[in-house]
Amino acid sequence: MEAPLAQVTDDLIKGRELATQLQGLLRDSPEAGGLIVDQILHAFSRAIHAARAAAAASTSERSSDVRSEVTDGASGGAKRKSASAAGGGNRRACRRRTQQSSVVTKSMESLDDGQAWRKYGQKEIHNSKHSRAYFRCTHKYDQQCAAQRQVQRCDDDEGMFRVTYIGVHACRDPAAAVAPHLLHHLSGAAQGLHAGCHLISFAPGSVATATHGTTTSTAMGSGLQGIKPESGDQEEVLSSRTPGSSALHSAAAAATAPTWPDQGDVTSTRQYGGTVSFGEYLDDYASLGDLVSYVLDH
DNA sequence: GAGATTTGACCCAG
DNA sequence: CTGGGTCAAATCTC
Repeated sequence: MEAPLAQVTDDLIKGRELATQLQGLLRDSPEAGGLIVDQILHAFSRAIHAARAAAAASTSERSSDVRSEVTDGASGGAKRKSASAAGGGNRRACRRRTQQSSVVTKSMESLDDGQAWRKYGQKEIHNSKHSRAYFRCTHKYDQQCAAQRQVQRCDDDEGMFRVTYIGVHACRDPAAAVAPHLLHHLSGAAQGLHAGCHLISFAPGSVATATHGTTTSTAMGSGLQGIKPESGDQEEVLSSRTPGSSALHSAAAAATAPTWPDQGDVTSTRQYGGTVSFGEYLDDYASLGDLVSYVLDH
């Protein structure tokens, strides 16, 4: 496990350096940036690979709590058992806890992560002052998107929310997929968009509205393709957001529900435009920097 | 009327 | 048995 970790560290450091270079390069010569991008993707892809190896090797490793903690589903907050429970009959459509492919817990001030969520439950939590709200991706059914998130207000810091992202977005709605696509791009693209990449949907917690006109369909495209194509593959890059429906609709809800932000955020407004400029892309690499720093520090 | 939210009940895992 | 995750009917909003 040391070798993989060393590998991770090396690659992440390298990635960070390259990203820095790229940032400078892009100001002057966008073409040269392409090469650096390849190297970055390669470095990150190797790092991710190594990280998985390390994670598989070591079961216990969790810092008390930094800004965000990343777990590898297998050990993450999931309680699971043999799940032979199905034998119990067909009660209510086999109510089993979702198997978590990836789990990320973040502390955020804003619940708006630019993705479309639908609330499906809320629970009082033992030993917690605040209840926990459960969200699933709006496209859970129409696009078999398994992404979920849980939101709970921090007990100690009322202004903060503890947001747990479970699973990754498989949907291809730009509104819901942009954030994850950043990471998908990082590793998915780098790894040839191969399956199984349990990438964490790193919703940029603090992203300001990122809408631009600059069309980099390359970046966008690879990102979207990185998202596992489920059913109905290559239709147009859909816009399941029919005007006036869900997103906008809930945006209004968000505005009019001052109580517990959750209610308003049930399906959060989308903040990303249909296209993202490369510069903005870089900004999100910066949030990846958090992860990099975190890994490097441990 | 469609889609989202609320909320009590159900079910599973520890 | 209990706590927590999910379901689904009722309700709400646009």
